[in-house]
Amino acid sequence: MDKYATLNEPQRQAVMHTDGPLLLLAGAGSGKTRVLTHRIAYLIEEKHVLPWKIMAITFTNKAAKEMRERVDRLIGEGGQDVWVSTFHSSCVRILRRYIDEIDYDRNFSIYDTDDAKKLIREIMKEYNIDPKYFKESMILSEISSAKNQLIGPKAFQKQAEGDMRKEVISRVYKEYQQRLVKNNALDFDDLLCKTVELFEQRPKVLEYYHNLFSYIMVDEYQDTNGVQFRLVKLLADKHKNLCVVGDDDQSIYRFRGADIRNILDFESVYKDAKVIRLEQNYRSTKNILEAANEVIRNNRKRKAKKLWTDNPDGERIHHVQVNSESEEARFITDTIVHGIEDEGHEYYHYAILYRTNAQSRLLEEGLVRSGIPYRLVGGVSFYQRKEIKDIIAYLKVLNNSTDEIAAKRIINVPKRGIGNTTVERIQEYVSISGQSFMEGVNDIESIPNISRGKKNVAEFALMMHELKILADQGKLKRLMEELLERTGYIESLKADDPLKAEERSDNIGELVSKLYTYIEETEAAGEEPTLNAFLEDVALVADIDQMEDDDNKVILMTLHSAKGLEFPIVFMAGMEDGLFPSYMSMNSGLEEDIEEERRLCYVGITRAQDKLYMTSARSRMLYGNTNYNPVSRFVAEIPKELLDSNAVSGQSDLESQGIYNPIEERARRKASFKEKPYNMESKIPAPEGVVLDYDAGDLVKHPKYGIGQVKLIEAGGADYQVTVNFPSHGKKKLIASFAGLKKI
DNA sequence: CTCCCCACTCTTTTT
DNA sequence: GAGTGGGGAG
Repeated sequence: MDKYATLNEPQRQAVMHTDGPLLLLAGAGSGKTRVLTHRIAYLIEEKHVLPWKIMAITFTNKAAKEMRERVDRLIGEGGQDVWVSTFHSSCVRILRRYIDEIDYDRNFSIYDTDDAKKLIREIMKEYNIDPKYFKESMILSEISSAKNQLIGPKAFQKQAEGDMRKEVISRVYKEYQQRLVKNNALDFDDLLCKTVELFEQRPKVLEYYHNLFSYIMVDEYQDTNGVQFRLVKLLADKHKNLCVVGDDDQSIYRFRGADIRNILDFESVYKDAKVIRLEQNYRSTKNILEAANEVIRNNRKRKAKKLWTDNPDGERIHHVQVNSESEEARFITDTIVHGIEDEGHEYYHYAILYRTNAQSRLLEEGLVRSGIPYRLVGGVSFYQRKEIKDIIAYLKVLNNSTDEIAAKRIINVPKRGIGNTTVERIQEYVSISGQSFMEGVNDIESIPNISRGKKNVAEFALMMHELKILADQGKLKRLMEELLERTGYIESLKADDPLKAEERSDNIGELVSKLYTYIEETEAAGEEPTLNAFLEDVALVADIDQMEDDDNKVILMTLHSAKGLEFPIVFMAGMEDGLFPSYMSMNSGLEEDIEEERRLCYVGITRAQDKLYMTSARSRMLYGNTNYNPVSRFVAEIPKELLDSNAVSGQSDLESQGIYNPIEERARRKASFKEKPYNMESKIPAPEGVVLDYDAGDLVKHPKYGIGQVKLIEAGGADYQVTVNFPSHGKKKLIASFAGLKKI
C-alpha cells in the first residue's frame, strides 16, 4: 500500500473509488495522470482485476504512451496488458476485427483531412457547385460536425429541408458518404461513427467488448464530442465502472465538436456518480496560479472551483510589449540565452507557446540566429508533406486497391505521361461499368478514346501489379525498395524542385526507417508486420506524438498542443487582441467564442512552473499586412500586483537601450496612417496594405454575415473601421483588413 | 501532355 | 506571405 501513501486525500479517494461512475474534476497541475495510473495499479494489485479488463482512453498517442510507461513503472509486469490507447486507435482496432459485419472490407483506408477535401472537391465539380459560395473546407466541417453529433446523411437531409444552403451540403454529404464506401475508406470521424454503428447494429459485438472491459477510464473528458460520449456510454453500459477525468476550464476543442456538456452534465446522465475535485496544484508558483485563476474567473459558464498551491510565490508574471514581431523574437531569444548562460538553465526548461502556427517562423529564425537548439511541434507535420503522402498513397493503393483518391494521386507522380484527359476517360469508364478506378487502369485496353496515354497506363498497371505481389507476400522491406527504385521517385524530386530535393529525399529516408522500425518492433513482439497495420500507425499520429522528451531543446508549439504538458519557463508570444483572442472570436459577437479563447489562455498560463513571460508586439505583420494590435485583454485581466509589465509606461526594453526611437517611430507611423476619407481617388496613400474597393452606400459581402450595406468608413489608426448593416445579423463594426469584405 | 505563370485563397486551433 | 489551383501556351 506504500505507493498510495504519497497521494493527498481527494486523490486517494479517487484511486480507491473503483466501482460505479466517477467524475474527477481535476484542475491544471493537480496530478490527474498520477491518480489515473495509481488507480490502474490499485485495480490490478489490490482488486485483482486482470490487466486486459481495464481500458484507458486518451486523446493523443503521446498521452497513451506516457500513461502506459507510468503504469509499468508502478507495477512492473502486467502493465503492458492494459488497453491504453486513443479514441481513434481504439476504434480502428475494433473495426479491423469486425467492420465486415457492417459491409466494409477490413482493409479499409483511413482518409485524413486532405484526402477528404479532395473527395469533396471532386463531388462539387460533378454537381456543379460554385466554389465561390461553398468552400470545401466549410462543407467538410459541416459534415464533420454532423457526424460528431451522429447525424447521418438522411437525418441531415431532413433537417436541411427549406434551407437552400444546407440542402446543397446535404447532397454533398450523401454523395461523400457513398464515395467513402465505394473507396472502402473511412475518414477520422467515421472511425468513431462506424464503431458506434457497429455496436448498435451488432449487439453481439458489443457484448464481446462488454465482457472484455470491466473498468473504463477516459482522460481529457472535457474534450469529448457527441460520438465519443455515445461510444463511452455504450462501452460502459454494462458495468458502469466508468471514471472520467477532466477540467471544464481546459476545454479548448469546441471548434471540432467537443461538447462541454458531456462533463457538465455527467452527474445527470450517471445518477449515482461520485464527484471528486482535485484542487491542489503541484505545478506552479502562487503568482502564476493566481494569475490563471483571475483570468478564468471571467468566464461565466464553468463549474466553480479555485485552485490553490503550497508552492512559493515565485516571480511576478513578466509582460513585455515590444514594437514588432521581430523584436518579440529577439526578446525571447535574448532571455533564453541569458537564462542559460547566467542562471544555469537548460534549453529544455523553455517552451514558447503561441496562438497560431504562422507565428512560429519568425521565432524559429530568431532561435537559429542565436544558435539555440529547438524543436518545433506541429506546423506542416511530417505525414502531411507531399513526398510522404505520395509514397503513402502508393502503399494505400497496394493495400486497398479500391482507394480512388490515393490511386489518382499517384497515377502520374512521378510524371509518366498520364494526363488529366486520360484520367477523366478512365473515370468515366469505371463510373459507368461500376468498377473501381484501379480496375479501370488494369483494363485500359477496353477504354475508348485514349491515344497517347494508353501505353503509359499499361506500364503503370504492370508495375503496380508486380509491387502488389510483394505487398501480398508481406515482404515489406523489398516492397519499399522496389517501389522507390521502379517509380524513380527520388530522382524525380531533383527534376521537380532541385532546391527542395535533398530535404524531401531525407524525409523519404525517414519514412523508410520508420517502416523498418515498425517491422523490427512487430517481429520482436512475435507478430507479423502488415502493410495495413503500418498504414494505420501512420494515419493516426498527431503532431504532439512526435515530440521526444529527452533532448535538450527549447520547445515551440501552439497553445493547443501544449495542453497536458508543463515547463519551468514559458513564453506566451503574441498576446494581442486580434491575435489572441483571435479576431474571429472577437468579431463573432458570441461570448462563448471569447470564453473558449480565455480557456486557452488559462491552459497556457498553467503550463508554467516557475516563470511566465508574456509578450505583445505593437505592430505585427499578419497574412501579408501590418496590424497594430492592442495588448490582449487577457493580460489586462491579470491583477497589477501579479504583473511586472512595461506596457503601462509605454517604454520597451529596446527603447531604453536606444535600439528603438519612439519619436522617429511615431512620426513614421503617423505618416502612414494619415486620415483618409473613404474615397479611392484620394491622393493620400491608404494605410499600409489596406485598399478599399467599396464606399459608403455600397453593398458588400462578408464571409460570415453575408450581404450588407456599408454605412460608414472611418480611418481608425492603422486601419479602416467599416460599419456595415447586415440584414441577417444587424449592424457590425468591422476592421477592414480583417473583415474580408467584397464589393458586389 | 506539360509547364509556367497568375491569381486567389487562407491563415485558429487538430484526432 | 506562401502555397495551390486554374488557365493558357507551347
